[in-house]
Amino acid sequence: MRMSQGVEWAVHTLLALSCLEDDQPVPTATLAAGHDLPRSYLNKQLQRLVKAGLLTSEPGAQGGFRLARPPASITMLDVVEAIEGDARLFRCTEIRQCGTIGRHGGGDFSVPCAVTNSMRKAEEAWREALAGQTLAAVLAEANEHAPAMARAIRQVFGRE
Amino acid sequence: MRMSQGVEWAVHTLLALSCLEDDQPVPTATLAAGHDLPRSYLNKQLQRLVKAGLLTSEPGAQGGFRLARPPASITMLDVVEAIEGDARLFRCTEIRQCGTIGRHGGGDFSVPCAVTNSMRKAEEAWREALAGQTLAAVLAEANEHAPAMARAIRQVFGRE
DNA sequence: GGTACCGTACTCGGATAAGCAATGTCCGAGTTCGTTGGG
DNA sequence: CCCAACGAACTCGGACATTGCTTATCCGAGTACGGTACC
Repeated sequence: MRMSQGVEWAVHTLLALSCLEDDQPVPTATLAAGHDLPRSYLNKQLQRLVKAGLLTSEPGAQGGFRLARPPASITMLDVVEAIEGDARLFRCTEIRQCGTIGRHGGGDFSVPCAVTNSMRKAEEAWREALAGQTLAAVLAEANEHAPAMARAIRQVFGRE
Repeated sequence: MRMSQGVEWAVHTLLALSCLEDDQPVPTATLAAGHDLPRSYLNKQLQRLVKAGLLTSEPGAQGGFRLARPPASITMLDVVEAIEGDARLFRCTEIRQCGTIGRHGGGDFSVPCAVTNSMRKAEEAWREALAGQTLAAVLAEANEHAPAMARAIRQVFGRE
C-alpha cells in the first residue's frame, strides 16, 4: 500500500507553476528538468491533472501547461484523486457472506459490513485532512524555509 | 494505491476468533473455510499477525491459531500495520533538492519538505482514526445486524 | 512593401514495453495423538 | 492392567511460481512560428 510517486511529482510541479506570475504555459521538458524527472512519464501525470481540471494544456510550439485554477482553490485531495483515482483504499469483497460462516451466520447483508464501515471512517478522516489543505497553504509553508525558491523558479523557467 | 486484500481477511478472521469463548486453537483450514479463502495464502497473513503479536500459533495436531490479546486491546491500526507493514503511504524522495529548481532554489533542507508535512498530517489523521477503533467495537457493530453470527461461528468451528 | 503560402520545429496525447510488489501455491520441519508391544 | 516406545497424521512455517499494477518509454497527431515566393 504505497502512494504512487506521481503524486509527489504532481504536487511539486503544481507548486512550481504556482510561483509563476504570468500565464504563459510551461512545456513538460522544462518542468521535468526542474526536478530531474523522466520527461515522458511526468507528461503522463500532467495529462491526468488536465483531465481532473487542475491544469490546462496548450499544444504546438510555445505550448505547455498552466494552472487552471488559483492555488488557493486546489486541495491536496484534488491532486491525490487526480493521480490515484477516486477508488477507496479499502475494497470490501463481502467475504462476510461467503464460506461456512457466511452461510450459517445469517444477518442483514443490506447494511454495510462493519469492517468496511470502520475502514471507511478512517479513510474519510484522511480525505478530509487532505481536502483541508490547499496548494496555496503548502506553498506558503515551503516559502518559509526556502524564501528564494519562487524567484529561482521564475528564473529557471525564463520568466525574469 | 489499494490496501492489500489480506487486511480484510485478517480482520474477519480475528473477528471470528473473538467470538470463541474457549482458548482452543483453530487451524488455518477451518478459518479459511469459514470465509471461502485460499488456505495457504490466508496462512501467510496469519503468520504476519503472529509476528505482530496479535495471534499465537500452536504447531502439530490439534494446533492452530488463537488470539494473543483480548479484542478490546486490538485496534484496527494494529491489524493494518501487521499486514501492510508500518511504511507510510507517501514516501518523500526529496525531489525538491533535485533538478534546476533544487539547485538554484536553495532553502533549508534540514526541515521536512512542506509537501511531505502535508501528506503526513493527513496520514496521521487516518492512523488515529484506525487506532481509535478496537476489534471489540467492530464486533459489537457487526453483532447488531447479525446477532446469530457469533453462535454460528462457534458451531461451525465445532465449539458447541 | 505587404500578404498568403509552405515547411519546419516543437508540443501534447495516447499506445506500447519493462520492473516490481502483491497474489497464489507448494513442500518440508516439528509436534501431538493413537496404537502397539512389552513388563 | 499399566507404561513406554513407535508410527502416522496433522499443523505451522517458509521457499517457490504467477498475476496485476506501477513505472518507464516511444512514436504519431496537431499547432504555432519563421521563411519565402508572389502580388
